[in-house]
Amino acid sequence: MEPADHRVDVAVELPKHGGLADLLSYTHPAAVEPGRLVQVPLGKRLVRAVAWDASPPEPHGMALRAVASVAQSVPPLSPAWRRLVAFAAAYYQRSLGELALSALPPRLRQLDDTQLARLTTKLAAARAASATKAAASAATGTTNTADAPPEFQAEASPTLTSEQHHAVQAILAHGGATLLFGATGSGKTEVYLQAAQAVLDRGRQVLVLVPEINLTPQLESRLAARFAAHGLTTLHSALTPAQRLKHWMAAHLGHARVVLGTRLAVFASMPELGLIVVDEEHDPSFKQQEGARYSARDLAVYRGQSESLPVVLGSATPSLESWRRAQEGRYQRVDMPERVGGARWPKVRLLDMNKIPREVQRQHALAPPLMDALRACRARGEQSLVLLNRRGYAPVLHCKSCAWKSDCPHCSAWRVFHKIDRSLRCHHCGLATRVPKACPSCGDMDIEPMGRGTQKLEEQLTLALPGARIKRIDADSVRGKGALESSLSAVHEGDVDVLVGTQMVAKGHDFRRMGLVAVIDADGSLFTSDFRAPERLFALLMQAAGRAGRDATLDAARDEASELWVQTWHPTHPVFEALKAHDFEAFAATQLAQRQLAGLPPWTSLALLRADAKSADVAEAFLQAASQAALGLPECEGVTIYPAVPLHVSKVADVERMQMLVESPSRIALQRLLAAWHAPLQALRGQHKGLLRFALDVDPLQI
DNA sequence: AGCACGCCGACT
DNA sequence: GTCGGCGTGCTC
Repeated sequence: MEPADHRVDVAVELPKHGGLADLLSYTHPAAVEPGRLVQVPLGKRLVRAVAWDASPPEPHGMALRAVASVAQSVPPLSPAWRRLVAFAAAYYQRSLGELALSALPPRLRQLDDTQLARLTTKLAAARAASATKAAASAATGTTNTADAPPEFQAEASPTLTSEQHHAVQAILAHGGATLLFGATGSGKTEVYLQAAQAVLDRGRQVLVLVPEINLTPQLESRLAARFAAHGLTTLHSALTPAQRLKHWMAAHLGHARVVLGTRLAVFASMPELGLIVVDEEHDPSFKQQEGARYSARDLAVYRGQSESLPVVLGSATPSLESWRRAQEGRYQRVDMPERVGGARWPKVRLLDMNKIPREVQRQHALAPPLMDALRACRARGEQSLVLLNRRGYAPVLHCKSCAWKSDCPHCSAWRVFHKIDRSLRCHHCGLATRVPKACPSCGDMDIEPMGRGTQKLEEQLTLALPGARIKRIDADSVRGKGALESSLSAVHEGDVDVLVGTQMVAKGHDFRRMGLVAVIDADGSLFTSDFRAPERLFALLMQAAGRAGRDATLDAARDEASELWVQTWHPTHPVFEALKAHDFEAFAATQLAQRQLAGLPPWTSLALLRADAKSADVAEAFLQAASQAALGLPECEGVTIYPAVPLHVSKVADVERMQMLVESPSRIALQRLLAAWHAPLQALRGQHKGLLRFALDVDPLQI
């Protein structure tokens, strides 16, 4: 390094590795501000990197290479952004560079500095043009006329109820995280909007996180209507690479004042951020399931703390983690029990399937009393919704004369029968073949479907309700572009009598006028090893109930409540008691008590070490060795490591999968072990032939 | 993660 | 004789 040169530490996209520090050092003739985007040579490649805060020099004998270029046209990423990324990298046990680079739009990594400069110039020009237009339109008083650009026809804010007003005040006054506990239809969205408005008025930006953007078109259109004049942009994985870069840059340059996005948007660079909203905070979609397995909800709370700004976590069925934190006083809790417009809670009907004869069950997806209710609903001219969380026609085929079942040769799972194209499809590895004419094992012609999916349900309902207009919405029926939208609008237009669907219809879509909602096969998961199953079922049922909530202003003439039917084999389970009383608090109390007894979150912290290998033996041996390595560390104090177990679907595409649970009552103790464990784990990698990969999942959702 | 180098099997 | 399989090692 020439004496005149400056040392620059940068984060590059490399996996966390024993022999490599988090930051690599380069030289540059001038000082480079931390947060600047740079390009550096790495081996034979030229890679995108982010200049970082200098770390103490580490002697490694080698001459440092020079930074290739500094993107002067893009403002540096802020210290707050770098804190967020550094925290996430440390907490989820990934390299700083991997997190930093994956938090940026992919296209940004590919463009060189000239291309970036061209883009920022273009964006600045577009911005200036629209500002001029706005000024001109304001001067001539053309705002709100037909020829004014749509972004200047902002919707007016409605008057808040006193409950909503209190919520907005509490959120803004508190400064920390607020758990906004409000039933479906209680007007949480309006609270978000008015809190956002207040923050925008102070010249700050607002970040709104939602579970899945395509499931919440209503929130997007309300935000667009209200805040178009402020510059609203979206950030999610369905954007094209060019859109994603443009939207990201709009937030980074401060042009967009409101960003609506999915979990990846928690890393959006927003230099003047003043508020974060996490809608449906309990939703599992906020947890990334591959790579850096971060929880966008938890990172949003960290970000709020780190930048001293209010964070709103909204839900009608909060996660028990958030509920507990509110109990501890770490979050402020604001309740909104009232349903705006006097909408009433549906009547809940539990159908005990143990009392339905086997033969009747086999022939009819819906038990006779539910079928009668469905017919009555239709006779009243009302729509109904039947939820079954299993797509395809039947989950498995079987041969009546031998024991053959339609298993997948590459996975430990059945192949699902899809009647439409008479295929057998593995939902795990994608293998699809024609249904065999005869049993592949014994040659018998008598193979038949067992169980039922949405396709069969649709077929049975079509037979049982002649003349009814039945529509199915699931991942198979909405595969094409725009298919979901057109199906949904058919429902909204009243062109559908009975809607059949999987969970994807229960989430997000606001069908306010369903006379009847039925949940079939809801409790399949209740007695599995998944300790969060009751919590998820409760959320699903509450959401389903919300779909049946009728708008009193629209149905003032009708006095009867709508109905929520649940077919269950476990009618005495507390989840149903709580549902009938629509009492989340009681449900949360019983669940929290059970979790405490069982030593589960939120009373303990968990991490999962997963191993993929060519054989189960190799995966198990690796995990066993990893366990031994951990037990030898002083940091293992206060941490329990459980034996390795196969995943629920243990083999997928010929890869055997095992996992090992690591638990501690102290999050800090668990973090300390995970940090110390990293090097020994890397060292073990090479000693297990046939091991394909391993990964740590911190705060896993499914165990 | 890339991208090298390196050392053993079937092919234009 | 080479093309190419993926094991091992390195990247400031």
